[in-house]
Amino acid sequence: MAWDQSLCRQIAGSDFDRLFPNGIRYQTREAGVALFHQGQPFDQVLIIRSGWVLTYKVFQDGQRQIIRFALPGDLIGFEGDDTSGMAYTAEALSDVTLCSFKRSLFYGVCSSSPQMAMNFAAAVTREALAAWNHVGALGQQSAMGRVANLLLDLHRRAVAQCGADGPAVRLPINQIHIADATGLTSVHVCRTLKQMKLERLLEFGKGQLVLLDPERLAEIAQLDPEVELYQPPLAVA
Amino acid sequence: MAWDQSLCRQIAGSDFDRLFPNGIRYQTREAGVALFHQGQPFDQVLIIRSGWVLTYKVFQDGQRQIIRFALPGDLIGFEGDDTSGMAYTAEALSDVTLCSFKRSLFYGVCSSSPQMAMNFAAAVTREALAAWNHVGALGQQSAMGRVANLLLDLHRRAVAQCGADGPAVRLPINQIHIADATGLTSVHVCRTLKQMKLERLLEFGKGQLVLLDPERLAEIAQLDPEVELYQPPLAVA
DNA sequence: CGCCTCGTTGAAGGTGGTCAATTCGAGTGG
DNA sequence: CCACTCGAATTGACCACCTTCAACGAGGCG
Repeated sequence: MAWDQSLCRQIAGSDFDRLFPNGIRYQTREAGVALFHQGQPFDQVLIIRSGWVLTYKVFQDGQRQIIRFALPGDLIGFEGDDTSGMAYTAEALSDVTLCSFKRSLFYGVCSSSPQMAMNFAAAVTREALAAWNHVGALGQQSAMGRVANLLLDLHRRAVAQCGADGPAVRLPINQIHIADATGLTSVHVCRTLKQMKLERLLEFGKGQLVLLDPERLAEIAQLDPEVELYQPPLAVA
Repeated sequence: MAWDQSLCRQIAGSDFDRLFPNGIRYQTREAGVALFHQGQPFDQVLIIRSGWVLTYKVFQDGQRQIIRFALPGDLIGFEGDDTSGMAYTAEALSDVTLCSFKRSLFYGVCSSSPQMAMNFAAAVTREALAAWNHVGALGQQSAMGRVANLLLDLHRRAVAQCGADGPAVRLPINQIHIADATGLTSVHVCRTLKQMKLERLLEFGKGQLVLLDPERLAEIAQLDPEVELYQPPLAVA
């Protein structure tokens, strides 16, 4: 199942041209470009087809909190209402290609296609689950636990996307991203990573992550073996 | 729009008896009873009709993180898959009445009724939004900011539910709940509340919350005036 | 080369945690 | 009515994790 033109054609059938009068537009954005800004209205829903997107909240004191690293198959901007401001900023972390819908159109299509609507609900459910895990890590875990949580999650998702090319995985992030996602300072992230490297848990540098001891990392992250954390996103054909 | 029997009848029309062969069951649970447990499978979706429900994760070290205070109209347990364990525990915070569906049934109904599906998606979207705000507060804010965030949110939702009977609002929670939700210790929550009372920001005791200076509280919570935070839950008739 | 961002390290300070003792209030039973 | 109990609230002393501030090194790029 995929969030792409062929799926939409399949679902919509002969109604496709009525439902998508302008077809489905694909866009590309360069790394570092903002897709929309916190506090400003935005009337589209974005589906990531390739690349990584970052969402974060900015606070008055200039601090930012990274909410989510979004990968292909993930939905962005589904929660607005076209008039009030978005709750966060979204920014391309790498070069990305996106599939964009006017939100009203997207909702309309979902309302007339239960299959689309359930696809949508499933995507939002994944977001909620991920956010709850994030809340748990930020609320109850030490610096090392938070970093372990984040890197295990990113590793899992990156491997699911690209497959593992050996033990090393490429992540387009630096220590500052880790700091802003875990609620730590980059200084302390540096010290924590150094400690984790000393304990032969992982290596991280130059956008490369190697998990040396995934089992102990999972312990440190206090992952619950009973709970299946990972819900794969819909494939993007 | 309501998540109740009359809505379901309305949506399902003459298919109601086919879609809900057992009708829709209402249940009541006493305060303190667990609705389901972290790590154990659970095959139902619950809609709260009255009362408060608490969801939280428990970690190996015994700490717990409160994920969500759920009020009437909120959905619980929508994210499982019937076989793997739930990601958190849900517990009645007060006496509650619930509307319960088998998850497979609920999904089936949504899949055959776009209106139900969009209702569902909207409910999950509210959960995700709330979780993102929670992430922001836990990641970037001081103890006072976290407490202000939580209490402003609970105040808003409680008033929306019950209306304000004067400046005081009844919340069925104590300082330990605040601590577990904000990632602080109850000792420090006590100190923080004392400080906030000294600064004439609010009063909290015996399940009563009074906001003395909502504007300054909103500043402390670093709420973004551009962003409309609150999305009302669906009414429960 | 010069500039910039990111990473690294050290020293000092503060926010919040830990531990412990006391008080308070509600409930319970004598 | 009064002890007794138990959980929650409160307070103090001490401590640790993480922050802040500052400096410096490494690498990329004009």
